[in-house]
Amino acid sequence: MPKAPTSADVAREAGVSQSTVSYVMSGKRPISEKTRRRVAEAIDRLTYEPHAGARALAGHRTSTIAVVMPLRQASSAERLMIFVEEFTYAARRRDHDVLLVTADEGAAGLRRVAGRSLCDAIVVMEVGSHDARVETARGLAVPVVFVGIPDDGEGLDCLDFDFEGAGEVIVSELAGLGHRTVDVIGWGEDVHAQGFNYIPRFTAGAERAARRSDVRLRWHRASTGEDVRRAVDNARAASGVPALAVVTAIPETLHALSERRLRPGRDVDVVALTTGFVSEADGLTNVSTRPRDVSRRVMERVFGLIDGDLATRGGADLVPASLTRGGSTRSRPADRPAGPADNHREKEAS
Amino acid sequence: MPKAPTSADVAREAGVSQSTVSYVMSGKRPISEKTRRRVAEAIDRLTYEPHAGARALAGHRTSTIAVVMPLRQASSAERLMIFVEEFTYAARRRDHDVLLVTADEGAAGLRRVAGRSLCDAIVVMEVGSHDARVETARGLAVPVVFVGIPDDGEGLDCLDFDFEGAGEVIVSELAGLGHRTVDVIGWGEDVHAQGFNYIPRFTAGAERAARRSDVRLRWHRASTGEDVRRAVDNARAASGVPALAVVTAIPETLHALSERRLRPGRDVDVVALTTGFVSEADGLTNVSTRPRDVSRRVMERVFGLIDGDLATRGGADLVPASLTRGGSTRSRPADRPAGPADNHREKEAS
DNA sequence: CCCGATCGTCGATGCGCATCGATGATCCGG
DNA sequence: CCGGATCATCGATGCGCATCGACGATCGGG
Repeated sequence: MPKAPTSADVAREAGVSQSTVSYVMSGKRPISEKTRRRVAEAIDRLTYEPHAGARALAGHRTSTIAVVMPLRQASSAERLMIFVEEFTYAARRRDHDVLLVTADEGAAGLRRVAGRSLCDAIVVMEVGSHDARVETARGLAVPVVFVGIPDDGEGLDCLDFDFEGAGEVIVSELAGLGHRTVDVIGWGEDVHAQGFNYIPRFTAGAERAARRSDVRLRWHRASTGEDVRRAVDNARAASGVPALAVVTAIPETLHALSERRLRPGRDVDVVALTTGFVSEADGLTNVSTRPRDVSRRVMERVFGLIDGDLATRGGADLVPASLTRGGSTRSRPADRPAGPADNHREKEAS
Repeated sequence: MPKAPTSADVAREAGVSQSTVSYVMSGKRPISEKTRRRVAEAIDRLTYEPHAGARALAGHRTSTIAVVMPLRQASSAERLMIFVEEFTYAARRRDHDVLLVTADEGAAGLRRVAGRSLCDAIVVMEVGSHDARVETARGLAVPVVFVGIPDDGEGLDCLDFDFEGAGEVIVSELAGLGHRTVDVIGWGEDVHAQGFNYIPRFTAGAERAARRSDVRLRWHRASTGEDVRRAVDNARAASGVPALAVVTAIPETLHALSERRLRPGRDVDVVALTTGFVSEADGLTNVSTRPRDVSRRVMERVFGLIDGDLATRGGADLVPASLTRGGSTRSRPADRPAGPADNHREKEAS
């Protein structure tokens, strides 16, 4: 195992001083073309890579973004993977890396990675409505971006999909189809127990739309396939075509409907809240939570803060909810009395 | 934003020298109980955390494990999350962190994180049968553990679930139920295209068992629900009770069977290769790929290498495949002519 | 009661890099 | 043809920590 070359080795190889090598790499001082080339060649020849620790020590930046993730109790593994993926790629585009931190380190985890100078910024996913990490973040030396809108997040950098708008759009759509009762297949008790902030936000939006449209909502908390089946049976008990707002367990719900010979878009109206994977492909009428858009904007915010763009700092930011019509709802009586399925038209949240 | 305290600050606060603080933290030299307490209190009072970069620079260790993950084309997001979860917890238990690296950086990614001294070890997931990273790993200054068994991995640290054994066990089980033809719902073309090493290994095991038991295998590469349906129809075309080895798309397969009113364990025998999530709960007869066991052993290996346990180094290591009988296969004629369902008995791979 | 052996602590040094001030070289306008 | 400005480069310094050698204090055996 040969010792890794240092910038001093490169300097010797190129016949310049170590500081010149440093300036070639950072571009923070003008360097003649000739010197630049010589240094670049030396770097190649030695396959030099700068020592990250030394860089962090001398340069006061780590080129690392810490991401705090709820690994044990993910509401959706696929959704989480999309976030991780987008975060990592965005980081790499700026020559940064991603450090993984588990949510169960809690506030102490934030203090640790910040205190040890392990990162230049922290992203906290799945923040709760009342979250100890919010307060901790205020006192940290590195910027923190929250995915989610905590109740006491005044002045913090928060960013999320507009779950409240999604609740409104979904219920409004079903109301517009003439339904007076909507059954919501909602997050299970286990997810509720986590206190995720998006649940009350979605609920508030849905309830507001329900009041406005004089619709009754029936909430079902579904964790297992059994829960889903029960909820579906419950929805079917009422007379007429049932209306389902499916917020979780989409495959299970479709399965339950299929078992009962209920065809979405004919015998039942289904609008889903999707993570951007499953159901758009299946042509469901749905509102996507747009994980890619959210994560992209999170990283824009992160690098804005790192770069010190003061314009970037503070406040909550929402990615708007929009509905995509698919085959799981009947044509809207008002819109087009007897037209073909009008896929993929979008309707923004109010 | 107050400047972060350094070990020198702690030393001053405690009335000792900086080096004493360092020895208190590392325990590498005897320290009197009195001094230790004074220093510990000073650390608390200042909420001191050591600077990771400085530590890496002076101590030649980073307390970081790099994990290379195939984010874009995960065969299963859930399976991947389990690995990430186990890796992270194992790392934290040893006061290490996890750095995420995307697989599409390829061999260059390994060189980067090793060259920059970003980590003490690298874990590479989903290694291919012929993988450029294998050769690269040999020249690296940090140990690399591969999850998967590449063809040219001689002497490298490889570790994986025994997919070959799984292929054998699954086919043998179905053969033992009297089947002469087995339909395999296998990984889709997209997964094949990645060249993952586990596919040929599983295939080899299945084929060997098929030859031994004089069974004919029909392979179906299923990416979409449509592919699955076609495969199921194909399996049904033959006379008698069909036999299905389901290696991917388990929910889709179950759905397709349900649509066709084929009840697993009665009208069709189903044995699944599961990722440890879905199907055990559903009581399928299955072989689990044991992601938790695999990742645990990976991290044992990683820290063995970091600690310099020479006993740990080199060679491939397989987590054995075992079958768990569930309700998706009929009782075995030879075993018990007319007994109750014999759940949860295990059968090891040969 | 003295001497060698721990034991506990300190000061000095260097890890590899970024950055600052300084210096020599080159340029241009008057 | 000279002086100030610009350009390219160098040397020195310090970031915060781990580690090594040194040294005073304390202890036990003779």
